Amino acid sequence: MLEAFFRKLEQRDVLNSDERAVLTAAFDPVPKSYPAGSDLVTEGSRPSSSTLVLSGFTTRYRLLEDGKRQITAVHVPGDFVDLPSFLLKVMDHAVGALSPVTVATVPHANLRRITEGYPHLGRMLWFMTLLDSSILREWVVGMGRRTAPEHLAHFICEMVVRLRIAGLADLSFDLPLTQMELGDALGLSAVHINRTLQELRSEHLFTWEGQRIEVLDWDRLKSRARFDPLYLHLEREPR
Amino acid sequence: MLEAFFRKLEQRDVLNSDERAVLTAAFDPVPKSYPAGSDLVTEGSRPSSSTLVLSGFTTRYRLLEDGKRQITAVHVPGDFVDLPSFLLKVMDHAVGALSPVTVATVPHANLRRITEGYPHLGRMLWFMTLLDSSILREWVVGMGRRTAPEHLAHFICEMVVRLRIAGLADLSFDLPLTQMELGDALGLSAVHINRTLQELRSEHLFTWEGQRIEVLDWDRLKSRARFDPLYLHLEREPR
DNA sequence: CGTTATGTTGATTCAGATCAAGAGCGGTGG
DNA sequence: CCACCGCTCTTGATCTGAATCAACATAACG
Repeated sequence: MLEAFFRKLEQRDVLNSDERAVLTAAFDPVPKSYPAGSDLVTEGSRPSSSTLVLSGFTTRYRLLEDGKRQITAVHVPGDFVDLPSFLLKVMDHAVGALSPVTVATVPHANLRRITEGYPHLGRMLWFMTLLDSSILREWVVGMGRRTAPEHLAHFICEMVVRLRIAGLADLSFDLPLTQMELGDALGLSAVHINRTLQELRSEHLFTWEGQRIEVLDWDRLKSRARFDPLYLHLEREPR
Repeated sequence: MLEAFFRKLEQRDVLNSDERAVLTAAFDPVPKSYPAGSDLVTEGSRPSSSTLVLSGFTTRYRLLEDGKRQITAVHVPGDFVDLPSFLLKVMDHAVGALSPVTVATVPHANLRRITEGYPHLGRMLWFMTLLDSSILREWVVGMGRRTAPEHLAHFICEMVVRLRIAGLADLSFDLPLTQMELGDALGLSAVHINRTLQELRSEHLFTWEGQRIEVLDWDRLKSRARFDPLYLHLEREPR
């Protein structure tokens, strides 16, 4: 059930079997499911447990008064969607399902017990939230200082690497994002996403049909995006 | 020495005198100073201690190959500049001094001991990093979906609140950022910052002379920015 | 005091938004 | 089973916010 999560942890640090057992036991035994488009967590709520994605894709987003939306994260299997709520108490953004998803929940009380009895695990959970902010920083760089094609190419590079860690992609993978959602993530209009996508496709960097992406030339895609995976902190995998 | 830091913590949670003592003891006894413009931490380095701002302003930034710069955070007294390096190991960005600064350092080994012996303190440190990412999320929203004047006004609102917590501002305060640096923070050009600043000044929302800002109409500034401080998680202070 | 950073202004260009309309398609209910 | 409705994708035309380029003023500074 937690394979993708363990893969993600083990990409960065050693996890002994005791710790695996403690983590596994901390989760509620029965997974939950949500349909595409539904909200797992709403802005302003005060969750009493945190949620880990087992399958499917979710997104953090904020809605502005004028109806505009900004997506601040896309989560894949193995990612926590709302670990911050363990300490931040009130959700300052919502989390929605981009596809049908199944998730596992951990009561905050159990997380607290982990930080008290298993400091190393506590640090690993802390690490997961730091990784999220590292990714967020890279998004800021993309929004502020990269052109639309670079930014979009960068996003795809990131998804390739993250999905590879989750064991879900090599150079071909499903990405259940509409062009509108992609625009909301990259801070661009859907129309411009459409044209930028065409530009990159015409450079034969990847194909994107339906929800399926196939990377045709990983090296050229990386250099088009000026992608440097340092910020993903894959310590145990040589760059 | 650590007043601003304690104020920041106590804005969100209770800290007993034991914990205060433990924290104080964890820091190296003698503060360091850096001149404006110098780097406290460089990209690619592996710090063995983390740094807390005592006085002055610092910034996280990334330099791109083409010379563009993106600032991803501005830190004020009481903020950690590189707490993530405790767990992320390799710095994926640099930290520079925006003004002359004094800082206190904590060896990572001491932080580790805190997470092992004082889980509540460990969670408070974790909390600090979550607050950083919450702020970062708001920056993403600003860059993606707010207009330049809104974004800039929002930034000023944020600084007012954060400096107030640090005990350094009411509605008048120093902000040692050049227009170029502001541009690098908001993802705009210096020229456009200049014009946007003039626009907001002409609305009599604030004055900005030299490095001194004075907010003239806090309510109108907030509504101009559509500023909602929820993301700053001032749990113990009623909104 | 020259010298270098910073702020200001104007002219021009350009990336990306907005507006509008049609095409494909997938689901739903009569 | 098919007509219809609502998304999503696509395309073209136009507009605009912000970048860029260039010059100069002013302030800070060794």
